[in-house]
Amino acid sequence: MKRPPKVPSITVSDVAREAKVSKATAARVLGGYGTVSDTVRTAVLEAAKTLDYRPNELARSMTTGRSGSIGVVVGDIENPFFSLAVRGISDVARLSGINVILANSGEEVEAEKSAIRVLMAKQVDGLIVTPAQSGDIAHLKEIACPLALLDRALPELDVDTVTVDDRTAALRATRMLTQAGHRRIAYVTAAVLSGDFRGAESRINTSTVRERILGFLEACREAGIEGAERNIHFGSGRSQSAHAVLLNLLRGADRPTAILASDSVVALDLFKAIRECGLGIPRDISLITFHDADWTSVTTPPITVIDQPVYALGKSVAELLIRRLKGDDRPPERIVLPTAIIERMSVGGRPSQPGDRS
Amino acid sequence: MKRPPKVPSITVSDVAREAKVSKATAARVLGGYGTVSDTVRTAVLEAAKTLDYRPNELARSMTTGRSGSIGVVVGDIENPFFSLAVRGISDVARLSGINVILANSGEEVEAEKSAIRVLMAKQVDGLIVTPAQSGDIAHLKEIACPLALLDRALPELDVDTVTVDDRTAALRATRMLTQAGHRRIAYVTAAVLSGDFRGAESRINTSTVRERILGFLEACREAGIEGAERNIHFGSGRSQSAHAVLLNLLRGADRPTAILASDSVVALDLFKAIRECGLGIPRDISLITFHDADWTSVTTPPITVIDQPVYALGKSVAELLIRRLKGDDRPPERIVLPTAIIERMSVGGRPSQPGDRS
DNA sequence: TTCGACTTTGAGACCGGTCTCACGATAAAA
DNA sequence: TTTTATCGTGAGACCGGTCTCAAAGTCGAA
Repeated sequence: MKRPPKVPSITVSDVAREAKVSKATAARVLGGYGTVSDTVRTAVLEAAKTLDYRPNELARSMTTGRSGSIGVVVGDIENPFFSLAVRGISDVARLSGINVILANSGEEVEAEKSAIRVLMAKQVDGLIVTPAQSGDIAHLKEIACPLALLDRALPELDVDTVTVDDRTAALRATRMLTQAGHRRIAYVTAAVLSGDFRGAESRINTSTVRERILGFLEACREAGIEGAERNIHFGSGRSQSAHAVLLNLLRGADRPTAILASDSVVALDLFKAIRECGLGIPRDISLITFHDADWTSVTTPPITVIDQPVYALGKSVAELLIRRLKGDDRPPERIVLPTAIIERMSVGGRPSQPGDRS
Repeated sequence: MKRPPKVPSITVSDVAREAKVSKATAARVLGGYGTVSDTVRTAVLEAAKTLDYRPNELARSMTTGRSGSIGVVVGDIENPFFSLAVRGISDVARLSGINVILANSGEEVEAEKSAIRVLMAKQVDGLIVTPAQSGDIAHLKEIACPLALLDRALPELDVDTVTVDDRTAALRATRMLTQAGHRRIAYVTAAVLSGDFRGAESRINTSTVRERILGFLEACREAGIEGAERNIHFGSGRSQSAHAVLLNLLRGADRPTAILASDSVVALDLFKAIRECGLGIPRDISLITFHDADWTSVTTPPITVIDQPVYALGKSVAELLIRRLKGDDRPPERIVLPTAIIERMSVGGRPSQPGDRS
């Protein structure tokens, strides 16, 4: 690396010289601290203008220790859920004059770790993270700056957290399906779980995933459905193999008659897969998904969804975090936002099937 | 502002003391420059590990002048077009160890200006911008670091630019509509234009918008359609009033029989408006939109789209910019990526109408 | 007129790194 | 063995701000 061309930028000293005052005084005016007489102030301001002075935030941050930016690590900005949440965050941040450094983890812990390391090195004042995996959270515990969790709580991590009422949402949605007569209901999520499930709720310590599963299972139990655990499908992320798995699920002899999808990306994939299999919604399969993504209302049939207050989710974490940055030292808050089900046309009664023994 | 609690972090000096070498030597090891003997190196590394030393990127940036991050200013992250492009950018950036500071302009010049100012102050090494308005670009000319333009070219700004072949795309799409027999074709865009249009192509100097309109008009001219300029509708952004305008357009006596939408957000809005008016696609109205958003393939009917290589768009600008950061000083490049039309089911023949004089 | 209190200013240390320069030691060349 | 080159290291300046401290100046009250 050769010495950078480094356009010598205008510094406080330059302005000071131009205004014929000391560096300290110029800095006081430019930095907006301390007391300065009006005459000097205008002189400095004048000089700054003619020289086109622009403060170097980096240098400022160095001494103050505050960088004026927060880091946000999300799973996948492409997922409309996250883009909307991020907008909520950045809207709030802008109001406080804070800016947002965005990092994508791609839902991979290693990428998440690395992103956090980089952001910390950049001296972000605070961090908002959507933890990719719940098992591996040592790196989150080590974080030295204020941390807030978005959408996914971690019981072991006592920090500000904003989630939605996942359990109730899943419970209600599943109940809607059981009440329509469905017995073979699948829950499909992009989350990954190492190893087999088999009632290992305890091993899932990402709240979002666990709570939803708990709600799902509770509704199944209510309806007297046994072995519902077997119908929970992990790892349906954005990949071809995941799509193949879905097709497989739909083509099996004992395919589900109703599906609850964990997010709109998975749901869209499911929607396409259902079509590919020549199945009809809700004739052959009923579908409910988390997240009222824009497309869900324009399909035929439109999809019944669990409407999460996504923008508010982002807005709230950002507010919580920023409050914390301002010195608030109340104990961490865990905000749970309510959800609502928007009924559309994708839920029907249980279709009669070859497998039926009526 | 009281003195920040400022957890005294471990610095090179601390490590140096622990390893019993000079600060300069410790810095050489930790910073990975200069020459150090192996014995000393391991000793320093050891010390760094026991002390859990973490470099302060800010301080590093201060002296090197390089911050290792680039700023990205987009119109609206919520628009899937931009989220995808941003992913392209950040994927490339990560490979180079550069991180991305994201800012939303909300398509407003003032917000854009302010975002750029902040990012510059943060000493970003480079900037990728999707200029919100073409009229007001003085702030872009003043940018002191490498700048690259995404999706929208500005003729007056001779910098690296990556766009798509908007004119041909619009031409082909419009031609598809004229060849289906349509004569009243509207072009609906979220872009805003101050004042009236009336053949003022020259006043539009955002390439994307201008080129598309030029393509649109050319196709109309080919088909002998006169006064096509009157069917260009600006300002259909994400707002209620915009939706009302659309409804108005669709309910007018001489409503268009075919529409070309400038992006998927506008198109979705149009799709909903068309439904609200009780009109059918393609029976009453044909629709083509820019951007192959995921939902366009699952509607009934699925929408014919102009498929833009959005991820590649982001990837390319990022590559161009990073190359420039590495010292490349070739003249600015203007890359134009090709588009393709994906024909689906939203284009039909011209419906017979009361207004017809056959 | 003198003194204390307050305001305004300048000098210079400091933040945590990078980097230049000079010096002593060791190795290679004469 | 002496000279020259090379290597490893330490001292300290520097980046562009902030901030402490003390000196100088201003003012009203005693």
